[in-house]
Amino acid sequence: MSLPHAILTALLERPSSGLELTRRFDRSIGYFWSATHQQIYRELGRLEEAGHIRALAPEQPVRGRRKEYEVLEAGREELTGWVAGREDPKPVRDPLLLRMRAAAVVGTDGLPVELRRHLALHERQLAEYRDIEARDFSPREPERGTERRPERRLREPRAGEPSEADRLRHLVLRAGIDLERMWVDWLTEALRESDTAPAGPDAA
Amino acid sequence: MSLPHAILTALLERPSSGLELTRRFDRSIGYFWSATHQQIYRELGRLEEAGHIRALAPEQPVRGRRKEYEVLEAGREELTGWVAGREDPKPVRDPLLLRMRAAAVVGTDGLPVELRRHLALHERQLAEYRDIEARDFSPREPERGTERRPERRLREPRAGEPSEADRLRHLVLRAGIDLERMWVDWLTEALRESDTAPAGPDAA
DNA sequence: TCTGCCATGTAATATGTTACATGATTGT
DNA sequence: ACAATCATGTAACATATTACATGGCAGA
Repeated sequence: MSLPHAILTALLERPSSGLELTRRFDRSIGYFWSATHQQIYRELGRLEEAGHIRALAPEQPVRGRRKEYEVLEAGREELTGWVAGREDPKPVRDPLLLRMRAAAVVGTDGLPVELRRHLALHERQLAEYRDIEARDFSPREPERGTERRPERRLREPRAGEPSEADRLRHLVLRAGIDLERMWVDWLTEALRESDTAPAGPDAA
Repeated sequence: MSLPHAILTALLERPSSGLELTRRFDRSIGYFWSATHQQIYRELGRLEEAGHIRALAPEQPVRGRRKEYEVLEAGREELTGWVAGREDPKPVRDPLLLRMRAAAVVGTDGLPVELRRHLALHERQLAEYRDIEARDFSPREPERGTERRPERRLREPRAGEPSEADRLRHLVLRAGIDLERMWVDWLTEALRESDTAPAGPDAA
C-alpha cells in the first residue's frame, strides 16, 4: 500500500499531472519508490474515486489533454495516518545474492563480470547522490557532533538552521548514500577475494 | 524470475518437499529471497511441467501426501545460465524512507516510535546473522587482510581452507550483516538527531 | 472418533510489468 | 499536411499476498 501514499506525498510537495509525476518518479521520489506511468495513472484514478485527490481545471476530461491533480483534506489525513502507523521492514530480496548462492552450487562461471558491472552501477549511483547532497544540503548543520545547545529544549527554528523538513529529506538521502556505499564496499571485497582466491578460467 | 531459481538452488542443496522448502525459505534462503508456501507450490508445479524438476517416489500423487522433488539436468542447466546472465540491480523500494519523506510534508507524529521499533528489529536480525557466522564460518580465513601467499597463483584447495562454495556463502551472509549494520547505524543517527533537534510532543 | 497438526492445494485480490492504442499540441 | 512529441489511457500478463479448503496421519 505504498504507491498511493508516494503519490499523495509527491502531490503535496507540488500539484502535478500524471506525466509530471512519472518524471518525478524517475528522480527524487523514484530513488526509493519507483513506478511506471501505467501504475501512476491507475492509482490516480483510484485516489480520485476515493476522494483523496481531485483534478484541477478540467470540466469533462478529454483523452489526450493534460490533467493536473491536487490533494484534498481527506488525502492529507490518510497520509498522516499512514506515517504514524506501523509497518515491518520487508526482508531483503536481492537477485544478485541469490545468484551467488546458486553459484556456490553450480559454479561461478560469468559471475565476476557481473560483479564488476554492478560495482560500476552502484558507484555511479553513489556519485549522483553525493552531487545531490552537495547541491541541496551543502551547509551541513554546523553543530553536528558537538551539540552545544542551551539546557532547555524549547527549540524555535533559527535562521541559518535547516528546517525540520530539510533535515528529514537529508536523512532519507543519506540512507541512499549509505546503502550505495555498502554495496560498493561489499562488491569490492567480493572481487578482491575472487581475484586472490579462485580457481578456473573465470576472470573475464 | 528469481523465485524458480531460488527453488532450484534450494533443491540442489537438498531435495525437499514443498513444506520443507517453505520452512527453509523462513531461514537461510529466505534471508534474501522470501516466499510463501502458495508461491512455492505453484512454482513447483511449473518447474515440474517444464521438466526442470521431478517428484520422487510417488506413483500417482494423493492430495495430502508428502511429495519430494529433485532437480533434473535441464534444471541445473537453466540455473547455470541464470547465474551467468545479466540483471540490473533494482532501485531501492523502502516504505520507511517513503514515510520519512511524507513526514517532511505532513509532520513526524508517531515516527520516532516507529524508528525505535525498526531499530530493535534490525538489531535482532544483525545478532542472528552474527550467530550464524560464528557457528558456520568461525575459523575465518587466517590470511584475511594480510595475504602472505606465494607469488604464483596456482591454488589447489588446501586442507583447513574454506571451499569455494563456503567462501561464496559466507560472502552472501556478510552482505546481510553489512545491510543490517547499515540500517542500525542509520536509524541510530536518525533518532539521535530527532532527540536533539525536534519540536513537538512527539517523543513517544 | 475426535482433535490437532502435517501437507498440498485453490481462489480471490493486489500489485507490478510490458506492449500497445489514442488523442492533443507544436513545429516544419 | 505531416512528423514528432506530449499526455493519457487499455489490455494482457506475471508476480505476490491473503484467506480458505481438503486430505492424511498420529495420538488421546
